[in-house]
Amino acid sequence: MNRNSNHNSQTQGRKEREWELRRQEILDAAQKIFEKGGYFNATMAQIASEAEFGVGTLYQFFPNKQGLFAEVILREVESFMQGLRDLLSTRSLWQEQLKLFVEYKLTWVDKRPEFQRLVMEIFYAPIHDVAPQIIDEFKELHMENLQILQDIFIQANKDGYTFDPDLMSIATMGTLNAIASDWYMGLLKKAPIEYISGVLNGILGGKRDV
Amino acid sequence: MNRNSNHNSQTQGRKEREWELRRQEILDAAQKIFEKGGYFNATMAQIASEAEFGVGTLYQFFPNKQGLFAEVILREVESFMQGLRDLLSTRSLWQEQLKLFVEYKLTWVDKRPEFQRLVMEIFYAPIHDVAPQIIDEFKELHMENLQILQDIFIQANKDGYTFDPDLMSIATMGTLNAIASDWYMGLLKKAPIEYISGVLNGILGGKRDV
Amino acid sequence: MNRNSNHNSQTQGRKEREWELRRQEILDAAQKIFEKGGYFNATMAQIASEAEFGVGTLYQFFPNKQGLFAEVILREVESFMQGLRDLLSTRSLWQEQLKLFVEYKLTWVDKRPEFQRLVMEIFYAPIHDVAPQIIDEFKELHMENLQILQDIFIQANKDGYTFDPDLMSIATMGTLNAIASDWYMGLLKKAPIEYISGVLNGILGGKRDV
Amino acid sequence: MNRNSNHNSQTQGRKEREWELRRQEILDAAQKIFEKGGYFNATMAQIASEAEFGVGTLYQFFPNKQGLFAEVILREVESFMQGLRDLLSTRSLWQEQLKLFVEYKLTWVDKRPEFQRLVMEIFYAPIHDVAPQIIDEFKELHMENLQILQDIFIQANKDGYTFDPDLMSIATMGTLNAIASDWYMGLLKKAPIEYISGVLNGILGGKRDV
DNA sequence: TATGAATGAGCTTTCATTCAT
DNA sequence: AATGAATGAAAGCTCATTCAT
Repeated sequence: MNRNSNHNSQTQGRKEREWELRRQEILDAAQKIFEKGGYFNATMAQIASEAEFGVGTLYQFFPNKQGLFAEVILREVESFMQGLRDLLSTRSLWQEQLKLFVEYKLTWVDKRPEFQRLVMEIFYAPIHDVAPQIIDEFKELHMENLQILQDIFIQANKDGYTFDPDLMSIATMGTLNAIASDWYMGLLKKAPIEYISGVLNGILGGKRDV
Repeated sequence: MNRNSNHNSQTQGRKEREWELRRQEILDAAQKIFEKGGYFNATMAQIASEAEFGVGTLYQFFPNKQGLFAEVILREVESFMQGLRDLLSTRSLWQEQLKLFVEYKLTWVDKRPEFQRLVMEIFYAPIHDVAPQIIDEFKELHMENLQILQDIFIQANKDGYTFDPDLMSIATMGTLNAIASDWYMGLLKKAPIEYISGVLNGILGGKRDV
Repeated sequence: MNRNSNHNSQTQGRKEREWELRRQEILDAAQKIFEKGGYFNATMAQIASEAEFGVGTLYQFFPNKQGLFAEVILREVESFMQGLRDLLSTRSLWQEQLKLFVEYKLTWVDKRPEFQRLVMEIFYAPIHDVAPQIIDEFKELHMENLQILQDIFIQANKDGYTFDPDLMSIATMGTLNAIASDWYMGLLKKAPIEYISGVLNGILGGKRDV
Repeated sequence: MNRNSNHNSQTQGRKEREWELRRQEILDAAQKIFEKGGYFNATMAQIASEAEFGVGTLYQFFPNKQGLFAEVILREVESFMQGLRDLLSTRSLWQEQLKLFVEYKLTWVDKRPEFQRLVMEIFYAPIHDVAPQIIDEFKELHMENLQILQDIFIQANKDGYTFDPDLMSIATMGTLNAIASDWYMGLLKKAPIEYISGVLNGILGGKRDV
């Protein structure tokens, strides 16, 4: 799950568990600070203070500020993705999967409005230039989202729909992200979750090839 | 209207024209640097060097780094909006307007792939906090986009379509922005302009209420 | 009179007179700005703007900021001294001269409360280090003050007083300057001119050697 | 009372004592640099170099240049005042107190000739504008001086003298400060301490109302 | 002669990172 | 292992001075 935890939790000793605990405390603190003002306005001292550790301690767990930021982002994105994977694996009908996908994403946006901002920060240069592995990993996860949607639309076409899976996956993600952005900007008339049925209708309404 | 529109050389002296020229040179240089590494990684020294001016000169034309950034963003966004307004005013049928809108946006994305990143940078906290007038002005322009699309979908409904104009304006913008983002990230299979007909079909296909 | 004016005003042409006029305008403007915030907070641009000249023009009349400041100070101090000399030359009795001295100084303080501050600024380092000629000239004028007072007290001793001229000249100047400082600081209960008789009484009262 | 008086090493840990030590080292270095060229010519880099610390370290102990300057001034002034208070509290006769006051001030001037300049710098505009608490605190201490002298002269009047306490306090301070200034400027024939008896004679000589 | 646009050295201040304890 | 004092490079911005017009 976590890239730095031992895979076999049976063999973890107290030491390892405490270490992982402190690591997560730091990540929690860092996420809070990063969400407040973005990467550049966060300082290691603020994060250390929030985490109730010394500044030096942060560097025992993470190589530098960028590495800490990367872990925060990826932990959140992976948490989102894992929840999505778990959810979709419970259903096999594409209609149900599409509904769950839209519900899950918009519920997440509702609960974690800063998430969108945090994710958008990835496209910034310093992370671009100096920590390309983050952007790569993020791209992969973004593509996983698109692939899930494409598979759904491919299934739909087997039921007589005529979606362009490539375009529709982009359009669906784009629509959901636009709802998130506009919500974050305060431009939305309704809460994100109230758009669920509208989005589904918009996708499915009258699209069947008969 | 447009703050850069005093191009009436009839009433401008040589001084004014040269002043405006230098101002645009600085804005060009700043845009280049800002696009490369984002607001925070850009330094005034880099911009000055790129513009082939001394650092002090930048401060003769702009009050500070933020002000310069704001002008860069707004110049670009307003240029986009003005082109859009001019274009749409030539047609009155909603179908034609929608087609022009999608074409215009995707053509722009094709020509200026950095534009999306530049615009996304606005949502960052520091600019948020310290220069709220930028974010306000940007919001207004974003809402103008949405309003144009809503008007188009309202017209469409008079022709028997059953669009939800609110949702469809968000979805259309979101889809176009997603194409822009994915293009910028290198995740797109085709160039943005190749998605034009797909997007239009996706919106219009089978949506008529009959 | 003015160190930069031709001595023979008969031979001054229009050019010379206009030049001197502009010079004084700049000095007036500079004095106003220097008095407002001191030497370091004044900028050449402010002074130029106040004088309604271009910045470059300032450098046609004065070598640099320090030189301009020096001229401002010395013009004021010399004006003070010249007025004092003229005034004292009208009387020969030491009692009258002492009275005039005290009156003159305190009236000046009343009219030009910033004068004290301006003069104190001389002791600052930049002028100290880089323009020692100013401090020297100022010292000379300060010593002229002390000498005038010493002469008065020497005369007084011939009338039976037992002043220590050296100490009394310092004490008298110090008292008058203290009134000026405290007035400038807003710590004085009465206006400077209301201290005139008190100061004279304090010096003369019961001092006669009988 | 005195902000630097936490010298009770009983209750202080090693950390606290070392912290206070470094703080004083920085203040010493800053005082040296400020005395040399005044507030504006001093740079934080010079002070850091003199203190043998990095520049950043200065900002761990003081909020900014102005704060550092304020502490330097107030440390010195309060040290002067505390010594004065302690000294005067040992005697109750006004004659003795006046003698001690004059001696103390002139001895201080002798030992710390830069002190006067440092104090005069307070009256400068920038410090005036931006750090008004310094000027306020300084005014209070100056007024404490004047009050001490006024009390002395009020006592004297009970013994038959006819001093104007208000004026005499100003005159006495002014005289002592004038000795300090002239000494600093190199205009004095004798060392400050050699003026002690002269000043006392000047004040008391023949002043009794009989 | 008068100008003011252009300059760039130099300032204060911040903060990620290190390392002695 | 945990600390946080110390660091110093690097940033934004100012302004006295110059010089082409």
